[in-house]
Amino acid sequence: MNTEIFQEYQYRRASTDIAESIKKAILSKKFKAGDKLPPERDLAVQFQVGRMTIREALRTLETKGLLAIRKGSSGGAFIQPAPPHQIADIIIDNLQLDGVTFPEVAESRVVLERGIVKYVIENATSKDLKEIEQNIEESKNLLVDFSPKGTLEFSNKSVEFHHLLAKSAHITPLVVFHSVMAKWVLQRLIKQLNPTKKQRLSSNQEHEAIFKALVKKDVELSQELVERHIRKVIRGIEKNTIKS
Amino acid sequence: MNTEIFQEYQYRRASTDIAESIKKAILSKKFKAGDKLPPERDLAVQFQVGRMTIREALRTLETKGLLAIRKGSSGGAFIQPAPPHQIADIIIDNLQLDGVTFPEVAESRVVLERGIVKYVIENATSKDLKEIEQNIEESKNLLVDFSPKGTLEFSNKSVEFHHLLAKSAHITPLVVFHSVMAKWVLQRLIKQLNPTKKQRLSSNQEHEAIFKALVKKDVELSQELVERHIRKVIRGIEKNTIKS
DNA sequence: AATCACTAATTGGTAATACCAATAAATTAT
DNA sequence: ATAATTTATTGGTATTACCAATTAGTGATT
Repeated sequence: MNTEIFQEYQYRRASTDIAESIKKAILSKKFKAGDKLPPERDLAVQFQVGRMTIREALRTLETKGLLAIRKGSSGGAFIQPAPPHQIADIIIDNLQLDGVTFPEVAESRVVLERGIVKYVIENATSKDLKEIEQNIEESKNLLVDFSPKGTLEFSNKSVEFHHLLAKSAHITPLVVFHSVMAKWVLQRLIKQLNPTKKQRLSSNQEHEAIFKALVKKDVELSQELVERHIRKVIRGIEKNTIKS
Repeated sequence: MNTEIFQEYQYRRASTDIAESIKKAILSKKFKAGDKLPPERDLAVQFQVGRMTIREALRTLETKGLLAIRKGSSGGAFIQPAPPHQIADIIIDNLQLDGVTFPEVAESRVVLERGIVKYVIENATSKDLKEIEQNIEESKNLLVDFSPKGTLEFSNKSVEFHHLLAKSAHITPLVVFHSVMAKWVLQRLIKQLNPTKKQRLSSNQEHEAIFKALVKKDVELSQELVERHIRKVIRGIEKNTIKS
């Protein structure tokens, strides 16, 4: 007898089914962002299960970044995309479990940013470009501020430059992936980068050169400059990190 | 009085703290893959909390892809990286919430695969190349099998070709990101692709051309061929999908 | 009338207990 | 030996009760 016509039995948790059911409703836009699900106690009645089962379902959806759960009066489970860093962290943890190495991340970043600049040239709005230009200017004003605060701000501006670049490509997946790689690197810095005046200056000049190439819509040059810049930064970082 | 010296109070769930504590232990290799955590009841005693709190902690770690939880005798919570598709699904759902569009995914894929072939040329082992070559051969044998089974197998082989390519780059993040984009596309096919003999033939020839360029270590050509191939496939798919 | 302090109501968070259900190991019957 | 049965382990679910954070309402005070 051919038993293959029967689907193999597969044990499933009730909470998993319920989570999937709610997830489906969310992704099919039956709720809009900001909407609130009924209270746990009500959902338990609706789904005819215990409150604990509902809680586990909601908890997984929260972890997956589809819900935000808040306590208190007018709290509840809100349809609300998770902050990007939450998803980034999940990816990073898994990459870590997979034993990813620094060079792999570095090369991935080169690939992504080379791609990104191409689309920046295609898709960036004048507002995007203005923001990038402003970032460069603000960095310039911090060039000689060697106070702890100034050092930190300069670093932040440098990181922000690349984020602005990614955002201006208007290709969502590339933004997400890029932010993951950037965050991976940041999380592994052991001592604060403390670039010399000379290093700050050249970093700033490189950003400016990239910007100019973008404005000129020179794809090849932009990509080349970005790659060189990233490799340079990465070499600097490697000296300040532990091996992963 | 300067109150900024006080950290702002931040309400945290007990389950969140416990999850973080366990996560830390996992990522710092205090457990090795395959190890099993103590039973929930024991953990509840260890952490001095109720069993439900432990369960929520474990559930989030499972969702994040760090644990696999199995029922029954000799079940439990095992340290075990989640199957890649689980993480991919989380990313995909979030991209979906962000309202990502097909063209964005398509372009991202181009960026990734252009990068991938470059590293395939650098890093692929002879075993990798053999697998790719074999995939092409197997596809060739299916060229004229128009049975439902043959059609399905041919599609699978085509998908596998790109996975093999990604794997052969030996850059983990690129593999992960690529698989996400590939899966996004697959999930949105409404009717099975049913390529004609001519389409199958040209697809197979393109794969072969890419392979030859890889073997010749011609980066530029490989990238060009891959991009053309992907764009062609994507055009074909676009006719078979609903707008997202 | 405006403000502050207090109270109450809403909703998630945690605890404790009991029992169900899947799985594998141990035991027994054949 | 082998097969069937039982038992032990461990997660899954239900119920109930209460704690805790947060907001809304309420009333007193100025």
